[in-house]
Amino acid sequence: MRCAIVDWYGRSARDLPWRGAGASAWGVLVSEFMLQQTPVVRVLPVWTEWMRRWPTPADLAEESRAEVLRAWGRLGYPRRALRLHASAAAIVESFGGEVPRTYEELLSLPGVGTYTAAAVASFAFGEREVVVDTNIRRVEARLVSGVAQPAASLTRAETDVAARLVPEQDGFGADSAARWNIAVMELGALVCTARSPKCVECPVVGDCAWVDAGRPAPPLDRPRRTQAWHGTDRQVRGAVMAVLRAAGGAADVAELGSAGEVAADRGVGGVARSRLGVAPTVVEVVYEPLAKLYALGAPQEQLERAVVGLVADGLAEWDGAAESQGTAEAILRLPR
DNA sequence: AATTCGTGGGC
DNA sequence: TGCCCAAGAAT
Repeated sequence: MRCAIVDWYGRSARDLPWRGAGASAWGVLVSEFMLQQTPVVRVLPVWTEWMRRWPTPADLAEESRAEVLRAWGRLGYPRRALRLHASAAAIVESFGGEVPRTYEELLSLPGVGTYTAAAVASFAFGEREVVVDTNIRRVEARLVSGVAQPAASLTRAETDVAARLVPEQDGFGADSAARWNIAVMELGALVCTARSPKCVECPVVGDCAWVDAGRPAPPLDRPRRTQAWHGTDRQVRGAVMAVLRAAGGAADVAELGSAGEVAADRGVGGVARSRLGVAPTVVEVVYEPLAKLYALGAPQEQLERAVVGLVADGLAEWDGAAESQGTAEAILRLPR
């Protein structure tokens, strides 16, 4: 059964630039950051340009956060870009500029959790690690457990199943564990998909507990996993970040002005002003176009919350250079 | 354990 | 159109 999946991978795997002998461990790590909750097709062009600009961790570590966030573009979850940047700095600081090899060392990096640590150890270094991502969870839920979907959150039982399936090193050829991990993941991505699985193309359809059971449907009453989007703070954060990315390099008043113009053209941007009091910072955001666009009940408060959140997360910062007499107009920009 | 955090394509 | 989903991590 495992051989059938590995053989299928040999025939059917996508040719992705972060796979294979040509890819560096850094390239693998970058790809894993970008692929967190983001589809491959959207990652490809950004990864390529990223590796051209910053071919080593040291190259990225020397870059400004603002430029890193711009290069991240519209991949989503921009905090991942900051964490990748911080990981690059940690790799330089603690590991001599080389991506560490072990699961524990990788796990110590910011933005690297259990999945990414195992994935990089496995895919970049060939270590025998138990990789469990959303694809692998779904494949094994069907193949082994006979249910349409895995549990809402990763369970011990799932990890045990995955661990049992990972072959010993050289169990069926060199790098057996890594090949198994990537093969199951690819099977989930291309064949054993969340919606409309292509069982007719599946190399192990004859061994599948879910197929044997007649492909039972998932429970109907499963809770919503996706947050509403329209009109949320999150949507506003995204709109503000888009404005800030569109701004030029280091922010000064002139550049913010250009950002405001760009935003006005699109109908979604604007100039944010803050009133910096003694403490805590009270941010008054003035932005009528955004309010009208989203037709929000309390748009100004919402924009204020979004901006404060972005600053708290290090995705934006205030330039208080114009501050005087306890009150100032400040410029919001990407962080240095 | 449940939430929060972007974005865009497919159905 | 609205909803679901995509190589998760941090809290």
